Amino acid sequence: MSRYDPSVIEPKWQAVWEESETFRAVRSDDKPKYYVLEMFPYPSGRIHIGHVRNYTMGDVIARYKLSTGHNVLHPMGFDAFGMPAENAAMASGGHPKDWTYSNIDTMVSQMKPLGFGLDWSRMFATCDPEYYGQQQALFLDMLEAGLVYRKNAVVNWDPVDMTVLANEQVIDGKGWRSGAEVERRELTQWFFKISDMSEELLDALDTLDDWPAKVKLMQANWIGKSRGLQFAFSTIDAPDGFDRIEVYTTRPDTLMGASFVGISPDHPLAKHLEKNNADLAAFNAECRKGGTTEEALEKAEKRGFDTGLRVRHPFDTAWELPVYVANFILMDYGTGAIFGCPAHDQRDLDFARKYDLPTPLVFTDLKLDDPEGFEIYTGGQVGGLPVTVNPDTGNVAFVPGKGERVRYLRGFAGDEVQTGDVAIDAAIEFCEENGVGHGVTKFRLRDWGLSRQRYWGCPIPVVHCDACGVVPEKKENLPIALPYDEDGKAIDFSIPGNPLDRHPSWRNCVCPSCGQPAKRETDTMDTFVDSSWYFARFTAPRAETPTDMADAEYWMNVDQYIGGIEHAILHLLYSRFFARAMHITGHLPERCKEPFNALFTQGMVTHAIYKTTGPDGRPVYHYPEDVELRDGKGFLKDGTEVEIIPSAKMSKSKNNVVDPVAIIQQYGADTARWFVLSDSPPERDVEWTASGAEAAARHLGRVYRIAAEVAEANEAANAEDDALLREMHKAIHDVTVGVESFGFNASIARLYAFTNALSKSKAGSDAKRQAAKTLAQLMSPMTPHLSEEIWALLGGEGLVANAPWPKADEAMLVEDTVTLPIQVNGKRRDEITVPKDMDTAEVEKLALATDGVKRALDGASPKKVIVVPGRIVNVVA
RNA sequence: GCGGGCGUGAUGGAAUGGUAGACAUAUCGGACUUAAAAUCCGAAGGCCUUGUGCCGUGUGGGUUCGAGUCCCACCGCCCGUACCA
Repeated sequence: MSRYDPSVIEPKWQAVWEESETFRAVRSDDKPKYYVLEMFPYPSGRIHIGHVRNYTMGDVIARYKLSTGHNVLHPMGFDAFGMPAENAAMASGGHPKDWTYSNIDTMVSQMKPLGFGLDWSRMFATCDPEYYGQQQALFLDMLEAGLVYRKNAVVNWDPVDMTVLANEQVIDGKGWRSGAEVERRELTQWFFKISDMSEELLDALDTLDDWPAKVKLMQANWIGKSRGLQFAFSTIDAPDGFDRIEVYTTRPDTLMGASFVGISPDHPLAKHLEKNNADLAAFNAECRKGGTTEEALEKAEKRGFDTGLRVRHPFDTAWELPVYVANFILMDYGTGAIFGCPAHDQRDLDFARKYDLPTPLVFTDLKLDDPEGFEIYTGGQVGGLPVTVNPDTGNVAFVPGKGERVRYLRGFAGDEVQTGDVAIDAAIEFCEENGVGHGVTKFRLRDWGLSRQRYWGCPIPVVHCDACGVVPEKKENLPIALPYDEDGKAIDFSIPGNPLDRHPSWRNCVCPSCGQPAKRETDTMDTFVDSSWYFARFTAPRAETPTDMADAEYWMNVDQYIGGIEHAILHLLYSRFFARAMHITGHLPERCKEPFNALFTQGMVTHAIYKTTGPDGRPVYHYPEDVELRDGKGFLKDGTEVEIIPSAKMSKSKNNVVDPVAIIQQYGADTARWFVLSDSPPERDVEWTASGAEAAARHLGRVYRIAAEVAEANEAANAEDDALLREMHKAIHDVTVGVESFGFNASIARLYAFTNALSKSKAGSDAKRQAAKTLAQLMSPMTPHLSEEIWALLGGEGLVANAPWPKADEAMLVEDTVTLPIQVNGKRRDEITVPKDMDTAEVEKLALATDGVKRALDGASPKKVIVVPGRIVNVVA
């Protein structure tokens, strides 16, 4: 009997699949189509175990759908532009293009042995000029359709390296290479008008029935629809042109709790005032230091600068409020100005405490029955309102949910006790009636800035002409390709900044409009653009236009999209925007506006990070294989102890990536595939541990051995056959349910149980062969090579990959009797085995007669008996 | 800071509100073997007063005949936070 040897059978079956073009996707009307797509990888250099997990999940779906009679499209490509290629060139010479394509070659050669059922003929990388040229065409169409525009936006600026930094390159507010304190600087940038579609992108979430609720919720919160009041404070003795300060608030019901007005350091008024106020100029400059991330801004210490200006409260002209410049107010949100209500906003309260501002109360907790007598009102009056909050919790603002009922001490309309929601509506109505402002719906979603001041990206195909201004490039001149060298001399990537800017000749071009000499745009596109339409390109990857409508019509939508939860917001939202933009520009049918019918977000494979601090004070990350673990502590070979950061996302820059190639070489692809699917539920993060792969390999060897024995067995049919076949049908049912619901770990657990049943069964050879063939089929999406081998061994017809998926016989699934646990007061005391459809009253009688129940009741009579048919009996004593 | 999620034996995890720990890993015992590996069989949440006992799903409350599951609060960890991909 031959031994299970994956190194022989895996290449053999891969060759057969390739030869017979099993996974080639060809349009055909005689079968329903199915498009399954996993988020394509960045070519970081080597595949890691997270890739194996992600693509194996997609492959299980693809192979399952193939065997259920679908015409399957399952493509693969590379998201190939981005910073790591430039960083590699900066660190060790070479060229981003060479680095990227060499990585792609390596990763393809690592992926092919895994036996994925992919249509490799459709492969592309986003850095192929054939791809990004079409992206440039798409950009021009979007520009023409009014979906693209230019405006100023802030970037991280490294004042030493004189370059723009990505957020990732800003560490604790300092440039990663120079160590200089980063500044926020304004630059003219290209933008997609995604905010125009806020309402639609929000509303359409309701149609995405097969998306995880959490992703839809995250997107909804990100888009952030809010209804509020926009109004203006009139200023007192302000400079010309600043007689009003426009403010937007989502809590107009707290307007009577206003304590100060805050404006952004980038607000026009702040910029005007700083001209004649050196202290304010210094304060504003200080505020502009540090990174641009929302997190950095929110966590920064809240600081303000009293401009000395005052404004009048709209409802009490005698009530004056000071105007502060405050570092936590962003020009990008709302109007760049707020009013502070410290009593009911924690951030405002912190600010008010710091600058000794009053905290007027607007409403109180209903739990305070006697507000008049409570000492919280002992702080005096401002604008006719009590001032201090509860001294016991004087530094905690009272911030109830909008749906919570509170007692308004002075609202604008209606009942004194009402919910925030009702009060907000009433406040807006009242303000509108009194001419103080108007209700406005705003979205948090900002336009998508796509400009990047970097080399390794898709060039933005426009030209700057002295005479004509900004002019779109002509489509016949596409692709505008990246220059590989500087007119024969290697591009120097060791200098920070954008090589396109200092290239001797690439920028020079003629104006597409007037024909005079002009300069190319040197900004390249955000790599999110590349990944926002690749799924559509896969339907016709060699088309001379971004898409081919007939192919898009046939293959779109993506029926099942699979990828990491880390993409829940940006990538998926941008793709939804692009699908709409592609419809508007005639590149996708209208029904593709939501391009992903079903989404599955798989968990990440995490691994500890091992960190030490280098001589320059910067972190140094060590590979897992360089670290020895003893008693929960990690040591390098030279004995240095390393800091262990547990369970972090695998990231090349943190050196905590696990390479699956060794596992594949040692145990084979099927073991790796089986292993990454077993145990952990697909949606959950899994901490990688090296042990376990061997056990998976042992199991596959066992399956092969059992199948080989069955193939040679020769025993007559007997009474055991029925039990084995019942097990088989249950396995078919459970494994199918598992595969269809992304319960791959559950399917695998069921396959273990079925294998054990087959192994122990004394059934006849025919029944066993049928069971073993079914086992091979049920395993085939996960372990396709082993399954083909067993299928052939047992005389299966054709390839198991093409064999129709087995169907469970309903009649074989039902048992005649059922064992019911009997509880007394929720604790299990006994059990009874009864016919499955026994009458409830009969079950109750039997349950009460059991020893366990009698003992527990101790002669007392039960108060109540609950019988859940087929499930449980609970006796309430 | 804000938004979202997760938390169950030594370990990965299972469980439409209905017997908590399926299935597996590691461990221990047995068979086979000169021996080991492989293989096969079996044990196994904790506690003690060993009763058909009590306690057990991050912590504390609540709803329910019944809670790992639903609700509230808290703790810890993870993801995202618009220039990492």
